Amino acid sequence: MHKLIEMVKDYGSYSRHLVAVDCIIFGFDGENVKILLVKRDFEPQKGHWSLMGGFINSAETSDQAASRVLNTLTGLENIYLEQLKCYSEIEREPTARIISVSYYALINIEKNIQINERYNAQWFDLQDFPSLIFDHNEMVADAVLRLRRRASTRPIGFELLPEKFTMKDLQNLYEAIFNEQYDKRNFISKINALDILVKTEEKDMTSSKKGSYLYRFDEEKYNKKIAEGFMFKI
Amino acid sequence: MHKLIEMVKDYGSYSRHLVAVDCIIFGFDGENVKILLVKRDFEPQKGHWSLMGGFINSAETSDQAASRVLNTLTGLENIYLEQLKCYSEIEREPTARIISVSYYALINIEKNIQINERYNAQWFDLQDFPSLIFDHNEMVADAVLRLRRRASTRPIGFELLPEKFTMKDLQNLYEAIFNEQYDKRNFISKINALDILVKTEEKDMTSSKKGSYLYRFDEEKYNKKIAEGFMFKI
DNA sequence: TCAAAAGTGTTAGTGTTACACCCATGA
DNA sequence: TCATGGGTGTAACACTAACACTTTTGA
Repeated sequence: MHKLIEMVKDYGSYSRHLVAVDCIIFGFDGENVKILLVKRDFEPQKGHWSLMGGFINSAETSDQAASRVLNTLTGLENIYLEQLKCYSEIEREPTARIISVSYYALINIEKNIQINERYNAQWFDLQDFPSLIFDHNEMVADAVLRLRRRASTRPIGFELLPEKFTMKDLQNLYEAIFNEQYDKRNFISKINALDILVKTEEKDMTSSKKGSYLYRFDEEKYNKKIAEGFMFKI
Repeated sequence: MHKLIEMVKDYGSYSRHLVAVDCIIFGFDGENVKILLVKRDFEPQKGHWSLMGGFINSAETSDQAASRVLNTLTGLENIYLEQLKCYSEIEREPTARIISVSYYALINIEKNIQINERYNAQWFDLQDFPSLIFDHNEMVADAVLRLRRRASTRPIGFELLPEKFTMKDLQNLYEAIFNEQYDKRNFISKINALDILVKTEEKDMTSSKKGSYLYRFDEEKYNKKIAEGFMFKI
């Protein structure tokens, strides 16, 4: 471990900073992309909506801090989390100089998550959510861009959809992410060309009288594709 | 400005961290992509090669710190700098817990730069440079991936080439970045299709007897394209 | 029998790749 | 005159985008 004496000797003259993580938590309800926000019950900006965040402590990496923060809020483990960006404007928070590293998470909203009530969390539609504190709006905007980029290079659905889903669900997801409409014939043939889905025998009978087949991801094929370096363009 | 009393009161119980920036400095000499490295003259790892870095102080953002570090080394201002990633493994440096934000810079190697001799800096070929200290090798690998991504979505040449250049120079640059060979007819027609270059009347006579026309970027057209959201795929 | 969503192919156009010869010039 | 790098076009192919009708079944 680090030797304190040495640390002070070598680095004592440099500034030390509070470093936080903030999580942009995306979900999908089958129709719309959602974002999970918390209502602050402490100052500053008590009562305003914000991203869920927390400070990095000395025994954890930023990835670990983000996992911890996400777990504290949702109880979930092993969630898809990706580091986005470091925000370091000096006065980005009014009460102290806090450097923040943002992370975005993708969670399947249908897993019945036990959201910790202590944080007054709420899912909002990505098209319509309240204005956030500090630079959190900017963080969300950056995260949406990243989500779109990710969604156009790999099938994000793994994380955001339930295990079995219809083609319509998948199309809805992509339409929600990109806020665009696609032709279903073209969409389906593109997806089929990827050859990473398996059609099950089961049908979802809730959406229509005819019923629509359920698919699932073939994780093995998908990983093979990734290893070969494929790119998924919608 | 921040009020110290409040800071201590609100945030005193959280860890504070040394936060550094490390710069991956890319250049292009007309043939190969280069990287600028410094030889450490202090412990730990004195005598080993590393990225140029420095600590973020309390009066500057990480962007500003990266600019300052780059300026200290090269004397250059207003260089293309892009934040890459935050590295926060607890023992990434052996003597202290230091969180580091990496930046990559693109500089035109032909501007006769006054490299500060104090740092024993040296340009290395990106295909063949010494092993670096700590996690700097990983930082470089990540930066190369980012450079490739950037180069495939916008014409990076603005930053890495001199004001006037030949088609061959531009092709060499892309071949160096992607470590691949392209067909010159296809390359040229793709570039021309972008409609962001202006052919000057001048020829570069150093490369052949016939001479080859010099081009320059049409910054106005380029910015218009960017605004319209174009993507440049090589 | 009808309403509502599922499922299914073809065509035109666009972009991509592969490929080989003549040109201008200085030595 | 010849050796060197500069400059140019076309044809096959792959991918993308636009487009409409039939099927199934519960109400």
